[in-house]
Amino acid sequence: MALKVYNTMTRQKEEFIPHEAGKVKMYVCGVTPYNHPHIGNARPFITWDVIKRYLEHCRYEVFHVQNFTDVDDKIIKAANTEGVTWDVIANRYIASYFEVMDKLNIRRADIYPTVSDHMTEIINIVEGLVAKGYAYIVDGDVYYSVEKFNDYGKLSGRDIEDMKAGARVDVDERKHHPMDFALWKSAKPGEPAWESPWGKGRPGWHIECTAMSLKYLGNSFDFHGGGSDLIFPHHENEIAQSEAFVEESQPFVRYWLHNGFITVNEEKMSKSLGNFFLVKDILEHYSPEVLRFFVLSTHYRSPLDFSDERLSEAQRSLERLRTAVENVLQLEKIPDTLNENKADELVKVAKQAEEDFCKAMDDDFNTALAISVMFGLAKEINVYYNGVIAGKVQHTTKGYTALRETYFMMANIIGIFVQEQTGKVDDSQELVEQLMDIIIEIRQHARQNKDWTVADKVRDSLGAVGIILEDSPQGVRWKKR
RNA sequence: GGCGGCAUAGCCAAGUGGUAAGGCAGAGGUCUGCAAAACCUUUAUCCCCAGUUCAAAUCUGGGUGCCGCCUCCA
Repeated sequence: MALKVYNTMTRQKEEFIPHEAGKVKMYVCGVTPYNHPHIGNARPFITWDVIKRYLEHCRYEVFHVQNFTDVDDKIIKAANTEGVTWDVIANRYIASYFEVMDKLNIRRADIYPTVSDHMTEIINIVEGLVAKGYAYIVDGDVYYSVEKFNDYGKLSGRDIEDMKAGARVDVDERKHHPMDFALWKSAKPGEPAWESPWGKGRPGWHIECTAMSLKYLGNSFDFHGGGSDLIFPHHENEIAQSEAFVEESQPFVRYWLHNGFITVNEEKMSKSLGNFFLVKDILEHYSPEVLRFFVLSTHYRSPLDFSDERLSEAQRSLERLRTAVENVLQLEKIPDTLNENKADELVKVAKQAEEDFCKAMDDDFNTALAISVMFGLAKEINVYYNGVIAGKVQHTTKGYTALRETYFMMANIIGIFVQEQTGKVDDSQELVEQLMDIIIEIRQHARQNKDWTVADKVRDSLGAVGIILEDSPQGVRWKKR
């Protein structure tokens, strides 16, 4: 079964064939660091993190580049408001970006290039575009001439003439065409500026991604991703710049992947609308795992409506999957009966689940379907666990190992249950666990004496602070709500 | 106005020709000191109309509603 991806360029699913066998080169549009990340920002990075994990599971060697647009109007504005330099703002929110994304278990890209570190490359490309006749200079500004690039509009399905008629922006009379865009902007007072052949200034919005992707990934690479609002004009312009500059027959990017938006009350969540939720605020109420799971429970191209109800639903769903993790870990302690038939049966179940999971992921990274396969395997694990505990089913190490490894393989691609697998806890967690052991032991004495009043009081009181006790023949389990 | 997308149970959500996955919530049951968890059972003909087909949630045409992009935006 081959991996298929939905390519925005062709508007259909295509079989994925890497530029270079066994390797995947991907560029994910990063953030402009002028505020803490909101959950709309988080969606593409969670999505691409899973894509990368899956590609690696499929034994691809992945090289992942993600930029920070650290020279930008919004950053300059924020800096002026606070009376600090632009780099203070950029560095602060880059740090915030990493803090939040690390919590969400998003693995780091191989490189995070910034605009400010790539002025030379950017200027070289702008110069090249001018020399090749794709760009023109007006009063220290450099504009890209969209009419010079034959394929302009191919990604977003737009026609230059239509856009001329429907242009909603105030038309700058100095531009040859209303859709021409700035490659280089001349410096205005109070703005950071860099030396260039056209005088002091700074890059336009789109050129940095061209410069940095070409530099790190070559003239034609596999994936370029980001939110669907970037299709036009950002990615359209990137194509125009890059393909005009490189002048090769092969495409700048082989597969364009765009994620849908997170909405609030069915409306797009965005900084400009002001209806956004910061990830760090959400994490005060829900674990990073829940947020991740919530995002992945819908296909990445579909819109995803955000609300407290949806999150708490995701939390309950995730608990169900977690119970299976606990059960499968319990099984490890049980003696092996060496029943070959049972072992073969379980191995078969695990194999089928793996196949189904990969089939779902192969279909344009259908995490929603893949997660449903996890639920199916969780049920198999629970049924097996219950049977073994009740003494009705033969336990086999070989069979249980297949279940466990398959389940954890899935969890690792989705990016959940890290702690359960490593067993790592920090000091405060360890203390809590020790305290819980003491409380549970005392309560068990009460239960043995059939002192239900005390036993129930302990359970109810713990419940009031969000700790749930579960009694079972194998002992007592507890978890945080 | 141009371009694109979506419409599946109370809610969320998979499903591109073969008779509707999964989760949450609800109901009944098993287990339990009681609970919880788990397990079992149970809850839909897929926005409307017309067409193609032996067969359509899935294809075509028409409608209705919603959303996104076209301006900074993940």
